[in-house]
Amino acid sequence: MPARKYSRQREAVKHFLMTRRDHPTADTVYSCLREDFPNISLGTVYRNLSLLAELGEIHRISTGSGAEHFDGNLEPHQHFICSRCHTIYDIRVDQVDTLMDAAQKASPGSIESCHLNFYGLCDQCASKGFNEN
Amino acid sequence: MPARKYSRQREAVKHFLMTRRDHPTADTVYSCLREDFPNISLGTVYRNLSLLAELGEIHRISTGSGAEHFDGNLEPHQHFICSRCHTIYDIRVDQVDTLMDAAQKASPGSIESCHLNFYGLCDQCASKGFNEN
DNA sequence: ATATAAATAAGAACTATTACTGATTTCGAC
DNA sequence: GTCGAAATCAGTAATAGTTCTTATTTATAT
Repeated sequence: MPARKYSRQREAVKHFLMTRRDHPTADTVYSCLREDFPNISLGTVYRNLSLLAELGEIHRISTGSGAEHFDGNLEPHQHFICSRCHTIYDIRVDQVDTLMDAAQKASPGSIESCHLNFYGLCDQCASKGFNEN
Repeated sequence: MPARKYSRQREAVKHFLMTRRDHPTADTVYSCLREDFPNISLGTVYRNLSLLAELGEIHRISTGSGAEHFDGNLEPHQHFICSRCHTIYDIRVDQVDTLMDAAQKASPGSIESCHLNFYGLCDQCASKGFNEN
């Protein structure tokens, strides 16, 4: 892997994600950073998001609909994703370590990490009278 | 929701997924079905995959890299995804019901389902001497 | 057998992401 | 400080995956 060099753009991407409690997409990161870096390019944002995710300095969240989301919160936590409005909420369940130990026994490889997403209707959507589907 | 009409293409998509133990992408489904349906269209495959997934007759697997995968196996199970070769393996951990109960308490909505993906190096890739990254 | 609503094939359009190119920045050695 | 190599950048072109549109076909009710 190539030697890593400081870049203020990468720093900004990371800093931006760490100050957010929502879970922005690459495009949101791009639009917001443009205010401080009027000519940062979308490619730069994507490259650094992938890089940071590989280094484990941020997390990538695949919701199963549309674009990827990113998360600068490294505290162990999980996500609840509303099937109607697609908002991502943080939730915390405690048994994940035990879970990974159990999974390791049944696994065809060495487990390094685990992504745990819960799906359902969020209270907001439920109160608007939406049903599942 | 619209009244549903029988279609042999949809039947074929579903049947195909039920006979596979791997986790094909839309494109794989398309290529394979073309042997029996020389002019089925890719749009039809996508539409029916989404439809079947919404109806809960198949599952959609988001790996976080590239295309979505689909799974006709409705038995409760989880997935191990190799970070190097991206192969998806089935694994089975038992505590998932307890997990969902626990998550429900911390959740901003009603949890209907949960996707649990484990990531790491599969044995094949590990034996080829690859390290993480 | 006919009507009609739903599903299809084919391909254009669109969105999210990656790859390429030549210019700029970082950073260690002098 | 300045030189040079390597990393990074902005800008843009290209690609992958998916959805949409239109004319046509098919399934089902009458």
